[in-house]
Amino acid sequence: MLKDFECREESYAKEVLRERGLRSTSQRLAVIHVLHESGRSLSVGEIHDGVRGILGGTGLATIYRTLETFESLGVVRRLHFPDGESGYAFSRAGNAHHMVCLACRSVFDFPECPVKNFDLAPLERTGFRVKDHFVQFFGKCADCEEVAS
Amino acid sequence: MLKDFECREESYAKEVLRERGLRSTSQRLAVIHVLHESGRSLSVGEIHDGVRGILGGTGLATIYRTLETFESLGVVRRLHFPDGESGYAFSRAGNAHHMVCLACRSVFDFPECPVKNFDLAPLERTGFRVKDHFVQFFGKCADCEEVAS
DNA sequence: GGGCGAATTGAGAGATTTTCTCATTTAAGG
DNA sequence: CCTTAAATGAGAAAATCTCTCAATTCGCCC
Repeated sequence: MLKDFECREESYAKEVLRERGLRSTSQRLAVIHVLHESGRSLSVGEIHDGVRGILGGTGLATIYRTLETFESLGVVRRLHFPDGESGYAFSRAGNAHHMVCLACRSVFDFPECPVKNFDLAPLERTGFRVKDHFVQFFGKCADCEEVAS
Repeated sequence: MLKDFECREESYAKEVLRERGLRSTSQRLAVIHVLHESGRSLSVGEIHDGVRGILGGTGLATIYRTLETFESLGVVRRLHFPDGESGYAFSRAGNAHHMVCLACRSVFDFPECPVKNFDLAPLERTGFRVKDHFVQFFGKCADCEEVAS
């Protein structure tokens, strides 16, 4: 059923799943499909609706489990918004950071990492050992900027 | 009652509240007190418990409302952890970013902004207009690093 | 292609978290 | 003090997330 929709992102997800000995179920692929197709950050409810639109009755618990699985694999990322909301977005390998439009929640890749060339030495001198970081940019995408003006 | 505990952070919070025409209630000051005293990122439940320890029966709704208010004032920030949890931390003026210990959730100020000197031009060339950003560092504080080794 | 075993899912109950309402209380200025 | 509007408390209600376990499905092997 999903054959017609299969895209590079789904193949990529399948590959990652296989590497970890996890199964490529239609539910999991549908989640990737919905996320990638939208190009936006989606709430759990939106993803659930989207998946049900493709597969029919899919359990909400499956959506939660799938998102958790994919997030641990780095295929999906959870984003947090200033208003307290959060959503999930597809994430290509190597793109740890994202730009998100505050108006339409479109997500854009952000290949360059601002922290990469940042001097952490002064911080680590305090004894704190930095292991990871989280960076997210907020703004307006070209379309939304245009509408507003 | 809170007089004995009053510290610079509470005075600062009072000041910010007054500037905005908001009231300095004992509940609001207790939230600041609990957050600052702990030096950690605290969950809503932990803050609620802490405030009740100072004031007695305080409504949970008040804690939520207070955190929302302070966050909008920039006095408190919500932090998100890789495990999906989130917490709130006191934030001095001008410190938009934080380092958080993954073990004990201690929060350290992070005065220098990695994004400040980052060249956004290549990104904005796509039409995306960056308006804000969110940066958080994760790691191990000196104490926890020591325990682990 | 069929069968096996283990991973995954569905459904709904249950737990947890967050919001809402409105009567009561309280801060702050006169 | 007094007044008035802001803020709180209490608990119901809504929303969100988790759990359980029987049923299903994937991936592997023949």
